Amino acid sequence: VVSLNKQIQSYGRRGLVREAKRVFDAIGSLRDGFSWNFMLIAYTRNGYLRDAEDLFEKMPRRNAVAWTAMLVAYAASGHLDDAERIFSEAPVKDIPCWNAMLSAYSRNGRVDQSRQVFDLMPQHSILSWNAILSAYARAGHLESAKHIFDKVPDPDLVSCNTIMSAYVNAGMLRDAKNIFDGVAMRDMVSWATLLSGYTQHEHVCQAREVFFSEMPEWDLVSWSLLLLMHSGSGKIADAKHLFDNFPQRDLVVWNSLLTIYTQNAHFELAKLTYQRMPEHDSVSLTLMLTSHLEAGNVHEAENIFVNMPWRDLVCLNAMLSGYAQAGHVEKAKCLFDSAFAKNVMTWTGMMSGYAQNGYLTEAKLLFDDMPQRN
RNA sequence: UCGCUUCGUGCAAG
Repeated sequence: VVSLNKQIQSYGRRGLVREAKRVFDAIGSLRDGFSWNFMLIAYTRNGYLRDAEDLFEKMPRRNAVAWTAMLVAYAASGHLDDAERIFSEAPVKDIPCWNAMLSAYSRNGRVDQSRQVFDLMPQHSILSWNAILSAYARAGHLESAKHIFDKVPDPDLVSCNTIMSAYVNAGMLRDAKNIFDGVAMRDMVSWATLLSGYTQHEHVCQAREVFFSEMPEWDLVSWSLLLLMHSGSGKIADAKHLFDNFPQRDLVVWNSLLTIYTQNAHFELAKLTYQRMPEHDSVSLTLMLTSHLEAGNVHEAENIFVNMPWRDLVCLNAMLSGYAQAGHVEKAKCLFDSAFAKNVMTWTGMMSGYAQNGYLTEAKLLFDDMPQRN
């Protein structure tokens, strides 16, 4: 059973969910707690939220690992309410579980609540420190991030990479570079963080210098960063040339090309890319939906949206704004009312939809109803 | 034998 469990784990990690399930079923009644957990994680890691929920319900026993895996799955898909519910229902909350709740808030834009969790938890591991550091980095609170970084008991490479990304997000590339230079054992994340500073802020020469002359090796992350650098300047042909010469392309690389076409309003190229790519995920669907909206094809966008196999909050927000901008305020409102979740983007999209179409009273009423206003 | 932290892709306004 132990070796079959390891097979489930291995299939899950490689994205082969059906194969994992086949092994899980084959074990039958000999299944132990590990079998259930590995199957659950195979689902959660690959975005099979519904299957994960079903399995979680059927589990004969649930330990802290299962509760935490479920919590992370909800948080990653924007279901913050469900993540909170799982956390409060979990009978045993160990440090990883607290860490997961902390990150759940930060991933969903709630830094203050991340901090509350950090202050409430019984102990801190290095992962807790890195998680709160990352929460501030993501939120753009550079001073708080620096303050935390100075208090981390034993900063590791992840801590250094995270404070670096805090500087990058704040546009302070000299400081990011200083941290980078002070790190002895850099990994590919350190290199990617530095490179992303230059590409995001369109320091083209420095980006090329790092990429072509300094990096020890290239991976999918560095390729896609370089590719996206061409989006802001609209150098479509250069981007396509790079893309054609990549040794490997994963879904993110394909989506990055689609992003460039979408952001530069090349509808036909976007459509062609979309048709040619080997698979689609929520990001691809949202990009194609956005391309259709830009081209004025509201019905095509709608078609993608209603046929989506999963719920996705970002995609819902894109559709909502699309309706609003096309003047379909009533459809936007309908989508808003029936939304499976709402975040700041959902509320903002609906409000600006009202405002742009002259419904100022409704916009104000909605503003007053908005929770977590800041 | 399992879960939690850092890097690349999508949504409003700017």
